[in-house]
Amino acid sequence: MAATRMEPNESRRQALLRAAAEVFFEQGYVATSIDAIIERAGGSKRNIYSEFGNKEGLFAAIVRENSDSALSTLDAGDVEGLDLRATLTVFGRHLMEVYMSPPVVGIYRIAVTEANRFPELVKAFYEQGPGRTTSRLAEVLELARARGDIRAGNSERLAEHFVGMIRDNLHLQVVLGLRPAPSQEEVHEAVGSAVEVFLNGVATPLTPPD
Amino acid sequence: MAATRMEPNESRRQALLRAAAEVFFEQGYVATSIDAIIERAGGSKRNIYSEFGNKEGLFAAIVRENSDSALSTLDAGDVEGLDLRATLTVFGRHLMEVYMSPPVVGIYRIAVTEANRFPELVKAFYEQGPGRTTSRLAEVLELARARGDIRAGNSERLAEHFVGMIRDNLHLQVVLGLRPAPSQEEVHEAVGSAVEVFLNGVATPLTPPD
DNA sequence: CTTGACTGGTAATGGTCATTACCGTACATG
DNA sequence: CATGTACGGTAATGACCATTACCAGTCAAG
Repeated sequence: MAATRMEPNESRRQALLRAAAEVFFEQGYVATSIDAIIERAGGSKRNIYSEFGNKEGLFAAIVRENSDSALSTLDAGDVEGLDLRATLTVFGRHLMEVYMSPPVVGIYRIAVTEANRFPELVKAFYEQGPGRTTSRLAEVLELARARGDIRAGNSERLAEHFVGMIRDNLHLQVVLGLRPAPSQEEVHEAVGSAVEVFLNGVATPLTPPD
Repeated sequence: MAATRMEPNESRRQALLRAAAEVFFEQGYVATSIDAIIERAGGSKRNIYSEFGNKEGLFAAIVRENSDSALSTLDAGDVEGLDLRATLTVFGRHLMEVYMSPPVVGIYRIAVTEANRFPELVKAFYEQGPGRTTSRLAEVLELARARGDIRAGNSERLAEHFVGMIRDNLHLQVVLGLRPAPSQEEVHEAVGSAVEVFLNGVATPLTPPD
């Protein structure tokens, strides 16, 4: 029915990972059956067991892959030479789009659920994803502070505030399946508003403190 | 072993709900077995089936109970007569403490996971919890705007920004089991910083816009 | 004491699932 | 053409689980 033979294994592996990710993200770890994955990927269960060992190994491969591919930080080059407002806007839009994308929503859901079952994986997800992103933003804010664009403060904490505004109720609603991912216009609106509040919030005061 | 007889049923019902909530929140819906619940609650499976019908009914009862008891909004009286800074501080601390509390973390986890399986329940959770809280804050901001304390803007969206800052990476880390709930001091620090940024962010400008 | 509503304990039923085992086939190289 | 390797399909094995059934004790009213 499907292609009868493929390259040694890399593309089959990818097909398995893609199909498995879909099912895991939809149903959760426990409710996902190997049969359901095979139904989507084609082939036979032996593929999964010879490539990933068992269900847990397959799951781990998915989490690792999606953690760093989808949640990677913005490249330094992307914000090179931009002022703080533009940097935050680019950063915020990118972040919101990533957080709302189906694979990241899927990973996010399953990380929250399986925190007890797979603590190591969840730690890796956080550090490579949200943690790294926030640190990256903190560096940007640190530079801005050094230039005098914003007033002194704990850059790490300020970065968390900004990231929190990006991952607000809109994100929660998407994660809960209560509404679809926002359009590009909605993203621009929400991020614009957040940038505005944040910039004013951290700006150097017009009047010196008493 | 346990008490041999109790009042008609109310306290037994509560005991079942409490034990079931623990297991559901730890293991997730699918992985929770009725036997595991009975092991914690004592008694026999017949109790559960005669009181809640089936596993789904028990789960629904838990979600409903915890959605409105734990995530209820702040009473209007609690912020009566306070200025905006104090109001936001009280509001923010209360919100963060609630969001970090074990039952709400549990409900949050399971809502995220079971969004596909129980859409109605999840909708009710959101509306009674985060949704209502945010609307309540939006009303507060609307009043402040009318008094000229803050500049014009979409109050609903501003409220989302604030709530987002309260539910930032700290919350995510707790939900993911990567760190324990923050101490009261940590809550005060984080909320204080968020209030500061937010207040400056939405303040009426010292210089009129050009 | 008798009866009945309720409860605990335990087993039966029917279903699902992870994991492994088998069987036959297609392909690639010799 | 011969043969080994990897594959698809399907079934076997052993475990777990929701739900129901069955049995026996306990309490309270008559």
